[in-house]
Amino acid sequence: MNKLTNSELAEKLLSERKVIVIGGATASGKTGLSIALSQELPIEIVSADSRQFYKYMDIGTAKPTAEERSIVKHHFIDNLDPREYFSAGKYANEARNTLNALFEAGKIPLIVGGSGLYIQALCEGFFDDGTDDADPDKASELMAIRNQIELELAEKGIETLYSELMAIDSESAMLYKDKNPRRIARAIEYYRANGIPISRAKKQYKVAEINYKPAYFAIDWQREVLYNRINQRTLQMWEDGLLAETEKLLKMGYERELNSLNTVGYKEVFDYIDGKESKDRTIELIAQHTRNYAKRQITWFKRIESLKWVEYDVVAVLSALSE
RNA sequence: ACGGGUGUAGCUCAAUUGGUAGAGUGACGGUCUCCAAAACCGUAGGUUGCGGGUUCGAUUCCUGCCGCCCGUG
Repeated sequence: MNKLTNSELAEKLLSERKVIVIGGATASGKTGLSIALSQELPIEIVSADSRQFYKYMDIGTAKPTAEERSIVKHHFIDNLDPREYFSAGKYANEARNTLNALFEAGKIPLIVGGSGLYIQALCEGFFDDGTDDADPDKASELMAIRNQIELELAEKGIETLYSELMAIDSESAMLYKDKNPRRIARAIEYYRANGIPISRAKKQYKVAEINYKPAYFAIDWQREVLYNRINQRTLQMWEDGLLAETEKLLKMGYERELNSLNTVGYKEVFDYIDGKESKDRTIELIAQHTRNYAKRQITWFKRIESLKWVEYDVVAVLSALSE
């Protein structure tokens, strides 16, 4: 096989409008690998991590350090206030502009993150029904509907909501046989906001045009090794001041109920602050919940056909890209 | 050492008057097109500490041993 030089490879990737994606489990070394890659190719990093968007949440989300961020330009880190509403769709719309700008500047976008849905939204696209999610009026209307449904759920229970969904959108109802309240609420919410079943919208509307091609990678570890890394990192987080960071967030007035703070690490520390759990137990729980999360991430990425599981090794990624 | 208690799934516990064991949690697997580090669903784990006895049948009753806990020495 004839290997390409890095500059040849870069040229090829740019002309093909390839975006490199590094997904996979938390603590698998995505940050390290992406920075190593940036030493080889003209890259800028586009984060796809639904919690690293938020300011002030540094230790708990294992954000790249300031030093790491000074090596390569990172997008979509610290771009949100913890109170701001965000979603996979909004992310995709915004990040898409970033990708285009990067290509124009001759940079290869490197998407790095563990939020599978966000990566999917960006790289595969959601159906586009034409609503402008940047419109604040639309947003507050949606929130009102969502709150209303949440209320109904609390009062009437999931069975009632499920029957309602069955009546307005049986196709979605069949899809959510597990009666996941979130999914059911979302389907009902879509119907109330737009007047058509979401299952129909999915078919009726095309995805926004995507003029780039993802090359998916994820870092593969034996489960036991990954779990050790997670346990280790959890310990490190605590030593690095996770408690102080959490207290600071509360002092700044951010409520625990915020979606941004419904996050492994912070949740458990809240209980510690309340005296519900000991320090050791808190660390144990964070590690455990992180392991559970990692498992869900792996499940998600497994279903991406074209994804290559690679070792923590830049050369492996480069040679895979050269093919 | 003596008295009392206890020993059931990896962990915490449950099992009506004796009818060959359940739940939570964890583990494992999965779902999910816009709250996704979220929210859900499923599966597998137990010769009920060990031995003996009573009984058609014992986690449940009797007994010996072992371990643990509490109290008294």
